[in-house]
Amino acid sequence: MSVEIKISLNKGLYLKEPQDSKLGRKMIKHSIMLIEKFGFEAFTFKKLAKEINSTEASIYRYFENKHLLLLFLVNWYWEWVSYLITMNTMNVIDPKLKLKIIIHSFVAAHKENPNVEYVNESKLHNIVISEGMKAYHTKDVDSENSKGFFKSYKNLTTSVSKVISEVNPDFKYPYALATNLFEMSNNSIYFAQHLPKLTDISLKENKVVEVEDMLLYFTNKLLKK
Amino acid sequence: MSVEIKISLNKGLYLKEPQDSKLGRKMIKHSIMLIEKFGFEAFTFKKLAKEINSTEASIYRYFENKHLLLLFLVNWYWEWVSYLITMNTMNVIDPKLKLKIIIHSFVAAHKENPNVEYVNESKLHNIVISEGMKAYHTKDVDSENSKGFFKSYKNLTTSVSKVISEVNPDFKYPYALATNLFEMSNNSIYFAQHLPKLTDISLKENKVVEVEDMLLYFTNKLLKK
DNA sequence: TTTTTTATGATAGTAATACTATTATTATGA
DNA sequence: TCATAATAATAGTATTACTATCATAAAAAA
Repeated sequence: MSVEIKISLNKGLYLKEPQDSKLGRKMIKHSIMLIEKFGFEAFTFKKLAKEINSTEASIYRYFENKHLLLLFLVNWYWEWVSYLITMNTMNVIDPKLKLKIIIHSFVAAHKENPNVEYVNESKLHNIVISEGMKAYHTKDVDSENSKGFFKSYKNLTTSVSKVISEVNPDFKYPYALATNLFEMSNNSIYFAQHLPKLTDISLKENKVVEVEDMLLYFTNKLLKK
Repeated sequence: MSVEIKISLNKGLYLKEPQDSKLGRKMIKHSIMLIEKFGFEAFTFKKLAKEINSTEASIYRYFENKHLLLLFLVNWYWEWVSYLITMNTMNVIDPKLKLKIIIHSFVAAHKENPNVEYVNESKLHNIVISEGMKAYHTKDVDSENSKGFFKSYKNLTTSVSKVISEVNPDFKYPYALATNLFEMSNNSIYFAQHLPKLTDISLKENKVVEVEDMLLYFTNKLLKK
């Protein structure tokens, strides 16, 4: 008995909606596992096919190529975080508190329910942290952007920027701050894990709490009137 | 008659120092041009070989693979920015002014002299903006980090963090801010060019000036006592 | 200057990747 | 049950990311 949520994404991201079939959901599930484990570069449709006892050809019927699959996953994550924020800030009036909840969602989204059977949110978050930016750092950004492939990210940061403006209507850079909160959140976790000299976060035991505190500190100071 | 600077990098980044031979310098020069033009994914040693009238085999004698070549270029950039900052902040006592110069170096490094014949700094900056993060978002980060392949980046951010601490010794996150200034600078330029909805920067005529103002605004507010 | 060493070029070859195409088989649902 | 759609099985191609070998040219040492 679980809450049923289906996240619907831009139709251009897939050839055939993977969430609507058993095989498609297996593709999502195991691509997340493989990409998280071996990294996006080492990930191939052949390996995924083997993992799910299917064939390359079948996967190509769902996704144009592995880049579009990554975009699909990352979009799913953006939509999911948006959904979480909407749920968790519902009925919350104080914009400062809303922002606090948003920041918590950025660093600890994977701890939240409800969870979808075919998506391991924690692993997906790791993918977003390690590989996420590759989704929009390609020579095709402009054409993909015009097809609306980054709509979910824009919606997410736009809604965050609105809360920022609620907290301080005079703040000149609500969009940049919103985007930066998301990026900095992911970067800080990544750096703490792999390049600790680039951050002040230790990330031993109390993991992401430090990142959360930092983002909160930054935000409060920046939005102070 | 130009100032001769040779940036020396971690020896593990190359098999044979490309800056020491005519052919090697051609590799640097034309890899920058090709990567900037077609993107890192589409870049191959075969194409580079054709471009410089050499062979794949010869390139492989200099660089282990294209990822290491990218790392070489990005390291070169980090070292070069460090060098610029050192030069431009020499004899500057006021830490706030130092930080201002640092921020200017981050957004407008490519406008600076002295320039090296085989490196188009402007194009290299574009590569760092568009592809830079791919240099440290791989499954090999940890092993590459242990070989010192990110030393230049760490040195750069460490020196910036010191200035930050000079401005405000009580600020708790000097490293994170230093790193974030660099990353945000590049991201903002990238977003303004490709995903303008993610930023407040317009980037029409007066280009990077807006980014510079924003980073300065953020920094001042964050470091205010 | 001749010899030796080193750098580069020319060429070939291999395993893996990123696909496309075709045909057979199995579900599903009208 | 028949038709339609989904998947599997298989094969094939161009490109990528290399490695290996040998010839030749250029630079350094003798």
